[in-house]
Amino acid sequence: MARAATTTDAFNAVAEPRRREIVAALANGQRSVNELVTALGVPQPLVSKHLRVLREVGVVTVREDGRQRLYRLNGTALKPIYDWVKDFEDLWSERFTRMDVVLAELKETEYGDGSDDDD
Amino acid sequence: MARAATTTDAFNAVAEPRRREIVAALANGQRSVNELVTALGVPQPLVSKHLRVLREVGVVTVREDGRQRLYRLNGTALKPIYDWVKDFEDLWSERFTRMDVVLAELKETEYGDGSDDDD
DNA sequence: TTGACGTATGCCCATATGGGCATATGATTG
DNA sequence: CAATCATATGCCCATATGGGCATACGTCAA
Repeated sequence: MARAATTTDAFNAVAEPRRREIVAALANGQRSVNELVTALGVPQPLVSKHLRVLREVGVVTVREDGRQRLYRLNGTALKPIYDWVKDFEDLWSERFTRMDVVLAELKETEYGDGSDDDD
Repeated sequence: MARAATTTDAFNAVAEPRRREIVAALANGQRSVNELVTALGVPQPLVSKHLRVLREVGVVTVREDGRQRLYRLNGTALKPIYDWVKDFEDLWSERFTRMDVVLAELKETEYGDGSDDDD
């Protein structure tokens, strides 16, 4: 097997920096492809391709408007990412600068992994 | 150019489901490679390879302990992901079920994109 | 109808992936 | 020292990527 397709899920789609830029650019409201091209300073075909990926994973939606295509952000599709990473929030929260280590050690012990444990 | 290396940043590293599992498994405290192998039910070499990627992007750290390698989660490395996705939290917040559309439309107008705008 | 505009596709390439497998390396025990 | 355990690497392959480029397609204006 090779690497999972970028269109597999939001995680993969958004791993690409340029696509994150597009998402950010759409945060202020819908934009046409050309507006995105200008905003990102990237060749139009490339923008279209990135938009296709984002579309396929549901991160953006399109609306046809004459010869334009207006892309809009569908934030909901990003929620799985948020939900996943949110669970680790404590790990960088300031209140846990030292406390977390202690707690982690405790949990480990409770968890009962054979390897004995100190730090 | 091809796809960015998985070791480019946390975004890419964590795009792989198996690596997300590893991260989750480490949330309860450090684990040896073998413990992870058992927990994930994946061949050891594969686990080691995934750990390497996570290590290279700083998501995990290792501590040598005899012939074992104890891996520990370094949550801080995940913060960039959290920070990025957090900005879109409003988009799926319940309070914005309809309100967001309205606001988005407004912002768009203020923003002054030429394309005229309705829904 | 013809031409210009706005987007999407197709084709090409170099690249690195995830997984399978065998094996190297290092530490420990007998 | 030899055997065993715990991990890491190496090699192989099929796959799809992001980008460059040309061009097809649909819409609108003369």
